[in-house]
Amino acid sequence: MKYLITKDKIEIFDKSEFNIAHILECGQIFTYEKQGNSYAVFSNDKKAVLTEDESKIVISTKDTAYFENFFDLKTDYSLIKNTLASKFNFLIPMLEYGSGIRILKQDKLETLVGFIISANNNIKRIMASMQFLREKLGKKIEDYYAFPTLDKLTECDEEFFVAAGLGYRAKQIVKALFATKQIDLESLETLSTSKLKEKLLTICGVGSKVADCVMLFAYGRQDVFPVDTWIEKVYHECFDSSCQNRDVMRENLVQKFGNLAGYAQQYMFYFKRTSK
DNA sequence: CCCCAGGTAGGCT
DNA sequence: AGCCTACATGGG
Repeated sequence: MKYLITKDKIEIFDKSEFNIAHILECGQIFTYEKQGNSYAVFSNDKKAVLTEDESKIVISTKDTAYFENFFDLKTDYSLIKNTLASKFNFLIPMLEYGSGIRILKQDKLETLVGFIISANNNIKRIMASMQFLREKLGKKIEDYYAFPTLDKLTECDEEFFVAAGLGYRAKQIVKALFATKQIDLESLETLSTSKLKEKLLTICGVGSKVADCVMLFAYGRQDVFPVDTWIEKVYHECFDSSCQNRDVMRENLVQKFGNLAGYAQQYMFYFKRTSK
């Protein structure tokens, strides 16, 4: 993909490889705002504004190197899509529907918190809770708030998280944050996928699906396949209408898609959740 | 009133 | 090990 980095912006000239709305609205990130024709994206303490015209996408930010990695600009998505399309014909309409999706490389703590909140919840409410945490606990930077630090988050009690709209997850998040302090999320980067998952599963509020999402969206592991209520619907339509066990579904899907599982999952999820 | 939303923890066999 | 169910909250 052709792009150009200057001091305060990244310009992307291949619009078929980068669709702003698809990337942000495909359910992988809960910390962005649509502002008219542009989108503001927040990651940890950083911000980028995305706009487009006839010929290019522009990512405006002070942290160009960070967002080059964040938006996974060095990965060739046309190659991934071609490989998936040739092996799995049934994916072709979904690959076209979600054209320009890229899997983001997000902040680990922010992703963990977001997906613990996501359990049995809907995306609109998850985004509102994440925004609440930023505004109440985050450092103010120019016209936005950073995501709160782990130290700041662990100062809060259950009651605070209920006010943030977490409902019954408030109790879990207090435990999870305390556990996260002992673990150090950054230090897990070098673990194998299975060891990493094992570690993440020890955190309260983190089950198999949340662990898979954190690994896919924050640790850059593509050999995982998060199975949620939407993927379950696709599975019933495309593979086995009688299977009710998500562990079985996940194992079959990882087996089937291998190291492209994470990409396949995201196209399937986005298609099922938003089309028609 | 019901069911659903990017499920999980805890209790039961 | 596997099944069952309660769980806060807001929207359809």
